Amino acid sequence: MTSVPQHSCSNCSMREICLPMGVGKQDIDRLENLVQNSKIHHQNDVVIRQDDAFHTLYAVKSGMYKSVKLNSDGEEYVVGFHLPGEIIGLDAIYPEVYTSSLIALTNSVLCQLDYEQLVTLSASIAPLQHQLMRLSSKEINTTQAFQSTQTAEQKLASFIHNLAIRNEVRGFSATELHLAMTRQDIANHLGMAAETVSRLLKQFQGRDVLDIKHREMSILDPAGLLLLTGCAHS
Amino acid sequence: MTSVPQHSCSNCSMREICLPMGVGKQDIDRLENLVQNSKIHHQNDVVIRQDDAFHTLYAVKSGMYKSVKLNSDGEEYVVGFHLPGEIIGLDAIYPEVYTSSLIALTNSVLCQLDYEQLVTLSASIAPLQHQLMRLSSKEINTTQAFQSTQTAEQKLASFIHNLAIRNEVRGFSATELHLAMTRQDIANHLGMAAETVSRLLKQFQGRDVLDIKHREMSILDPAGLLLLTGCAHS
DNA sequence: CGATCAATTGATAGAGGTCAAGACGCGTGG
DNA sequence: CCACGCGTCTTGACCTCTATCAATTGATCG
Repeated sequence: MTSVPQHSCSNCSMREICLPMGVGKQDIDRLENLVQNSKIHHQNDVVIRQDDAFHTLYAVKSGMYKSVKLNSDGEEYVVGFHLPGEIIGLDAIYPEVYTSSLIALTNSVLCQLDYEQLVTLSASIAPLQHQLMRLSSKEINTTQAFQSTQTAEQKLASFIHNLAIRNEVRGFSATELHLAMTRQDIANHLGMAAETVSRLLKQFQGRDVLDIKHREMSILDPAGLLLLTGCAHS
Repeated sequence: MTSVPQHSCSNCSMREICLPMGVGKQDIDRLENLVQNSKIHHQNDVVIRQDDAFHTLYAVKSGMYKSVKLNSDGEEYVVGFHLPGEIIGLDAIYPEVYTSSLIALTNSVLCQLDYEQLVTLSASIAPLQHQLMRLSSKEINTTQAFQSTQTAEQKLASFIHNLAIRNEVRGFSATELHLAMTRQDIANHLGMAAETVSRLLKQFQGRDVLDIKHREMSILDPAGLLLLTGCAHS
């Protein structure tokens, strides 16, 4: 893990979906001053440890991270995966400790923001305050989106579709995905066995919905994939 | 559904867990002015319709509500249940429409807050701003708490335990619960069949963990219930 | 006091978990 | 450049949990 000089929000390709969204030119430098040195991580680096005191929010600049929660039995649960432009740590505000550990899935970069400073600043920059609330709200939605009596097939299809959409929003391909996580991570996240993920992916290939080689996925039939999800997602 | 004169936050028994938490005496009347007429609902009243434009947040004053999401196939999913002091609608900020319908499970009362006014006010009352973020953060936690490979038994035990804790925090009994919702609602919320809920409740009774008559539940062995959850919850 | 909805109980079947073995890919070092 | 070893992924066989279907009982309300 290495610290590098401050990056600027104004030059960041994620500024339109990240915290600066809606913040005017005259205010964006006040936000930039708040962004501390970015940190470069390598695969499997542990960035946040669960139960550590919360002081800073993180924004993904590049790469991919996963959040992992350990329960009292030592079993772990993969809460989710984080793409560029996403804010990490909003769930830690209430308990004042991080509720999960954060691990880099590939070479990645994070921006750091002191939470107290950010809240203080947002009181005088209305668009920043709104964006903070919007991002929190979005987080509530994404976490409550799944659940219900879905089959394993629907869950996995929804997961892939969701990844594709998030990729597209970020200006990446909506059909060519690199899976930085293991099958086991996906399975755990969706609450199923890794074997089931493997079998279903093979099945999706057989129906020409997608093509997978190792960690590289091509979505051949986006409409077919949407059908497999069982319902339209946002 | 009836409108009644404004209720005051300062006299409300939920002020220490609801929005006013931490707000000083001199500021609390500014918050009260923002609270519009409370609304009284009866069982099965539909308060919010999914996809309606979002403008106001709600706070439960008394009773119980459920949030229900309809997907494109017409299947419904019970997102959650709302107790006094809880804020409803935070998930609607980002999409700017309500993402689920809100239905009263019993005779209940709601406070209404205009979201734009609340945000504006919070910019000049730091404790209010903090509480808004805290409540959003809490919501993220509760929605992401479940999931993972839990058995039906663990899920149901966790649900009951969670209800008991929330009851206790509100100054109600931690062992005597009134279930305002149907078994089907519980089952749907937990992603299982109503028959499974029925069978498990009977099983919990057989092990003397709890006692149920109709909708009235007594938790006889809180420690035993916690064991059934499979892990310690907050 | 029937009518209706909620809850229980039993029987059956299937989705998916678990266990076990093997294949594949990748990095390391000889 | 190839061989080895480790971790990931795949594939198969089996079995369990829980959904589903169906029938009955119980509660609530006009």
